[in-house]
Amino acid sequence: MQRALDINRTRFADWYQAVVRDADMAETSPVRGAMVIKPWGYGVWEQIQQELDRRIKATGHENCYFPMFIPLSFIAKEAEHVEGFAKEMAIVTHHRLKMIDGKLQPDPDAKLEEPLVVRPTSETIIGDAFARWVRSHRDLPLLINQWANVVRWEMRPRLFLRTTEFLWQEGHTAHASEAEAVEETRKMLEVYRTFSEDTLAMPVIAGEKPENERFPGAVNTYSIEAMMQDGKALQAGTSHFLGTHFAEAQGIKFQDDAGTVTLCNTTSWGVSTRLIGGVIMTHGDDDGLRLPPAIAPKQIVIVPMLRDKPEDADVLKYCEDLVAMLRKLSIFGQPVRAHLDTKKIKSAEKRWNWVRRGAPIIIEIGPRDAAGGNVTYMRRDQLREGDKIKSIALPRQEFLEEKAVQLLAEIQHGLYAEAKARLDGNIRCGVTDWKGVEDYYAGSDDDFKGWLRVSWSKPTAAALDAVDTKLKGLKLTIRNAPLDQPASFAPCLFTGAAGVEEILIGRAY
RNA sequence: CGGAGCGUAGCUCAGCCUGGUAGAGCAUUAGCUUUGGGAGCUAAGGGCCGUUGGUUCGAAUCCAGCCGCUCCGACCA
Repeated sequence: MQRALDINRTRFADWYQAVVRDADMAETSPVRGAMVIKPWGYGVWEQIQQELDRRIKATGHENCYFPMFIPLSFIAKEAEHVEGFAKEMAIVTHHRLKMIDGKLQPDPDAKLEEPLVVRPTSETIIGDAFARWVRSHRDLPLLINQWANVVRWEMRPRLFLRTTEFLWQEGHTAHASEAEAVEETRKMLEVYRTFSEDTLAMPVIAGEKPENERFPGAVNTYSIEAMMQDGKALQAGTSHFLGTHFAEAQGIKFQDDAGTVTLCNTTSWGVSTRLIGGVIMTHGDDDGLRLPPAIAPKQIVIVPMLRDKPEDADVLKYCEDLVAMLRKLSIFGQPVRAHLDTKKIKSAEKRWNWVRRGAPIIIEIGPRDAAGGNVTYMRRDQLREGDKIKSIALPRQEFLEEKAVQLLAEIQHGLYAEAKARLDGNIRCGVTDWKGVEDYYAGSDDDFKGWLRVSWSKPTAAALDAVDTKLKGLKLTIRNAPLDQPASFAPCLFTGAAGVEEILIGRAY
């Protein structure tokens, strides 16, 4: 059967790259590890931003913007934070170039007294502002978010999943009490979970990260974990309870109503363009990307079947009317994003381009549709019937009044249901010994392997390192301890001691 | 930074082992035909074979350095 992509999901890593390329999402750039996000990929990001920004503001946060350069001394203030990020920082040391020996290079006379780090995250520079902004308990809670780019010098970049520079949103908050900061951390995790499921149609498991996977400087780190179509886990978002670590390092203090000076408890939380990689690997198929309507930059695309004949004019007119009528409809509280593709390329090619890009509904209008008042459409989530493309013709009025909006909602829910079934069906419980783990992950790395949900005694320090090393032997990591825990536990799979918690383990991106 | 593979037309690749004037398919351009869905035929354009050096009468082909990409490690909320 002829597919829109030349690689299928059995070669998952190659397939992923093919989708990113053929769906016009992004490409590599002259700068190693940094990507060019193309209009269709950026359009998806804009939809993600728009909806998530709404949810962040609805929970009381306000947007700010902080500098992308951070004085080196700021980073040095929190010991664990430095250690965690030291190996992946870009540093600005000069502010001028000079032609020396015919080569343009940093001017030795223009060396910065204090080097500037290109932000890998903004706790330190935002904390510096917080220290100035917070005086009284009346200034709290301080609830700030920023949309920004950050740089982490990664050794092995992959488009959207791990790039040297990426776009994200980072929330930073300061609170009067520990309880309130913990509540904030959990609240934002829940915002991420519901956003991921409702908007990205990407089911996730929310939970707490083990000690060794914590954000550098955090007391607790929570994550949402999504399962990709190869069974691997993708950490799709994180929320950190920072306790008083950063407050102490940076002097974020307030006077309470009794006049006592107290350290704030702070939090931070973020999701990035990695979410787009998650969407691709959750919903893509062998014909390319399938976008959930909620984030599709164009939800309904009309391809006029033109053939350089007089009736083309009628077809175009019919399409223009149709696109205008579609735009009057609304879905998810917004006008339907309908697009008429009038680009001067072959109609058949246009159709396949939209299939690869994952437009949820593709409408093809030929002279007979125009004359008969029909709409012929195909839905991207159910593109084929057997090997053949499935297209359905309906009277225009019926399509507009009953079908279009209903279809978009159906596609959104259908993609979620499909991914949810995959997640739920591939988390195995009941494995109680290491042999069981080895058996589950035996065989080729290319075989689909899901996750295990096992009981453990939550060891710390050296005992935790031992567990980590053991898991590493099978390329496994602890993803998180899901928030919903049972009342009683099997003995610890690793130590045999009494179990205190259930955790998810699996292979990860 | 270690291991492996790769770099030839816009794209995907063949040719390299065994050195002798640069190939295919797709895409592009033009003409004709076709037209309910990824069309056919004919013709044309397009390449200092990643880069620098070496061996040779002669290098895409053999050798070495460098650069870049992919995969596996190490690293990575």
